[in-house]
Order: sequence, then structure tokens, then C-alpha cells
Amino acid sequence: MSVEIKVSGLVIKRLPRYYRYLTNLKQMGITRVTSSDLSKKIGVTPSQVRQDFFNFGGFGMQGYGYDVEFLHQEIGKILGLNEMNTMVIIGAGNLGQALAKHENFEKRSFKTIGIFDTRDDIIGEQIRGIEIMHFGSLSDFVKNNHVDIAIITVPKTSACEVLDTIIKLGIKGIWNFAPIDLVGPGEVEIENIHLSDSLMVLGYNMKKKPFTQM
Amino acid sequence: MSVEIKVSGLVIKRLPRYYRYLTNLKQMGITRVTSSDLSKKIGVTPSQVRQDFFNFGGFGMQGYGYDVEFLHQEIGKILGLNEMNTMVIIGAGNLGQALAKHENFEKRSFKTIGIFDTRDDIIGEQIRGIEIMHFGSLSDFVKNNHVDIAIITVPKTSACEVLDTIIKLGIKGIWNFAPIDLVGPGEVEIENIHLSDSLMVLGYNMKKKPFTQM
DNA sequence: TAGATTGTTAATCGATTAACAATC
DNA sequence: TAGATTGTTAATCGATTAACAATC
Repeated sequence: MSVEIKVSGLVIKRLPRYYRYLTNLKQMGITRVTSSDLSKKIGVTPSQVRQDFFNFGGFGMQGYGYDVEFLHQEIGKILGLNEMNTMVIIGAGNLGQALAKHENFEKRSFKTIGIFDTRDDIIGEQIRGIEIMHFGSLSDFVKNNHVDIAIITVPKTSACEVLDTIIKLGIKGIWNFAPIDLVGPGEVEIENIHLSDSLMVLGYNMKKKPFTQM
Repeated sequence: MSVEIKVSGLVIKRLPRYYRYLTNLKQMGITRVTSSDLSKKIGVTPSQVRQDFFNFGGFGMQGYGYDVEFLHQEIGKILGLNEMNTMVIIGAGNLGQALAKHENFEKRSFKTIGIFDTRDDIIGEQIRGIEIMHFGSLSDFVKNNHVDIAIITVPKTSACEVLDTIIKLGIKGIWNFAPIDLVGPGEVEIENIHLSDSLMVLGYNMKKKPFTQM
């Protein structure tokens, strides 16, 4: 019916930053904020702040600015934070366990409800009350529990195999930490996190400095 | 003297992806590649591949394409992978320990040489042969060892304090995992990793799908 | 030499910034 | 009402794509 106008990915990436800063403002008891205030804290122009919000219809009032509480809530809705998203972690290695122990995700309504691995010696262990189960029982688990997102923290070599299984089980969101760009069918959303890519960008930026100063 | 032309950050972010794919090609024994081949694998246009490399003068030959070995090496140089970068981890919590155990970074010439924390009970422990030391001894450590990069994996509440110390010690690169955007003086390069931001972007992309299909 | 593919310039597209009328 | 600040359009800037001459 109403054809959704595509919002640029660059805008979407800025939303969590707005959200984080609004959370701070709320905690400090500040109730009103202008595009100029926000822009200073976030390091963009006031124009961009207004333009970003304009993509969603605009959340402010002329002459006043934005209501912190309301803006926080609306951005949260856009990002899907108003309802809990359930996650399973595939791969209980160092990174998988660290992510399971991380408490920040739940604050943002992303909750881990199961961890899966193939190493028999750790099956049955619990991390923050979340059980480590055998990868073979993932299928049953998904049938009995609603799972929104699978987090892939297996080695590069098994990532593709795991991806296939996950897609077959009908999971629609994937957060991939294996150092390979996973691609799936159109209805599956994949976010690839490449930690060493980011480290290399840091390496470049550090090296480049002397040149730009000339 | 020669004023370096600024290369866009978007180009730099693509370099690690080229690099990863070239590593694969090398491993498969492939010696030659064209901009068209690369573009297909990486999901960009051939034009963009050539334009990206043109920023650095171009690495190919007309009528032939690119020599895999040479291109791999040149991109590695740009990213600063030809010499070892030393790193310390500040904060030996779940994430800090997981990063210390991660072996991929060393393959890219980023080597962790020390881990620091303030909790007395874990001081002296070793992770993959890397000692956990008291945060108070960081200053001495930096005097005796060349440290390129500090990885911040402390809670949000102590991140700013840690940042101050690190900057005073003269460390020039910071890889920050605390959920706050750290900013430092111009000569210090900071890469902020916000895992939950990425999760929220995934959340948005999953939600948005039904609309775009209308 | 003929064919292929780059290097490089020009055209297009999209994102950011500026401007200002609308309005609280 | 006057002042402030948004919503929204227009102008600018930068990134991507297209085109093609250079050349291996």
C-alpha cells in the first residue's frame, strides 16, 4: 500500500548515536534539546540532525526543539527496541562466551536465550544462566522458542555451514563475527562485524597522520 | 613538501575487504585478478575498484589486470601491516580476555604484549602467555616497551579516566570498546567500536523488510 | 597486431549543508 | 506579539558510475 521511502543506511547508523546521547540526557534529567545541542555532542551539523529526523516525519516543535523523552522513545521504536529481540549464540569460544556475559545488549532489548557449540566437554554448562547446548539440538530449540537473531562466533572454516543451517531454520537476522562476508537470501538480514578490519583502518589512520601534517 | 591528497574514509574502509579477498586468492594459488573479478566478489562496481586504487596511484597493468601478490602487498603496506603493531589491553574482563585470546589479529601484525586491570585477584595470571598486570604499572610498562595501540575494554564509567592516562603516556592509537564515543587530541587516533549500535542497525533492517516489499 | 583491461576524466547520483518560510 | 527553532526546499559538495583513450 503505502510505499516506504528508503532511508539511507548512513542515517540509520547515526540513530543509535542519537539514542545513546538521549539516554544520557534523560538520566541527567534534561527534558528539552535542540538540533544544535545534539549536533555539538554528536559532531554533525544541526542541519543534518533535522534532516535525519525529517526522514521519519520529524519529531520536534518549531520554536521549542525536541522533547527528550519523546524523541528517545520514537528513535527506540524505529530501531525496534520497544519489543524484546531474542538471540542465540553459535560458537561458545572466547568471543561467544564474552558476548553471552555482556549485559549491555539486554538493556537495548536484545536477549540471549541459548548458546550452541559442538564441543561435548562444555555442553550443559551455564553462562549467566544461559545453557550451552549441542549444535545438533538447535533445530529443536528453534521450534520451541522464538529466535530472532543468530550470533555467529565460530571459526571462519565452519561459518558457511552454520549459516546454511540457520537460514534453513528460518532465522531472519544474523550477527556475524567470523572474518568472512556472509551473504544470504534477501529476506535474511546479515550484519558482518569484522574486528580486524577496524583494526586495520586504525592502523592506516595512525600511519597517515605525518603526511597530512606536511 | 608533497602535500598528501586526503583519501576518503569510505575508500579506506574498503581496503581491508580487498585485502582479505586477495589473501584468499593467494591461498588458492591465483596470480592474476581483474577489477571485474574483484568487484563481483566484493559487491561493488569494477569502476569503483579502479577508482579506489587510483587514489594510491594504481597498481595494475592495462590489458592484464592486477598481480595478486603485488596488489596484496601494496594494500598491506597502505594499512600498515608490513610492520608489527604492538597493543596493550586495558580491562581484563570478558571482552578484554576474549580479544587477548583472539589469534587473528597477530596474523594481521597487531600483537598484544600486555593486559592491565585493577582487580588484584587476577594480576599475575597469563593469557596466551601475556601477563595480566596492574593498571598502576602501565606507565612503567610503556616506558620499557614500545606500545602503538591501547585497547579499551573497561566499563563505560572508567573509560574517560583510562583515556586520560593513555594519552598522557603518549600512546597514539586507541581501539575503544566502551559504549561511549571517546575523543582525544588531534594526534591521537581513536576507533570506537559500538557493538550494540551494530545490533540496533540489524534490528532496524530486520523490521524494515516488510515495508519495502509492499 | 588485435584484444583486453587499466588509468583517468567526465557525468551522474546521492548526501550534506544552507537558507528560510512556517509555526510554536 | 516577538523570538526561537523546526520542517522543508534549494544549493553545494563529494562519492560513485560511466566512458574511453592509453597501453600492455
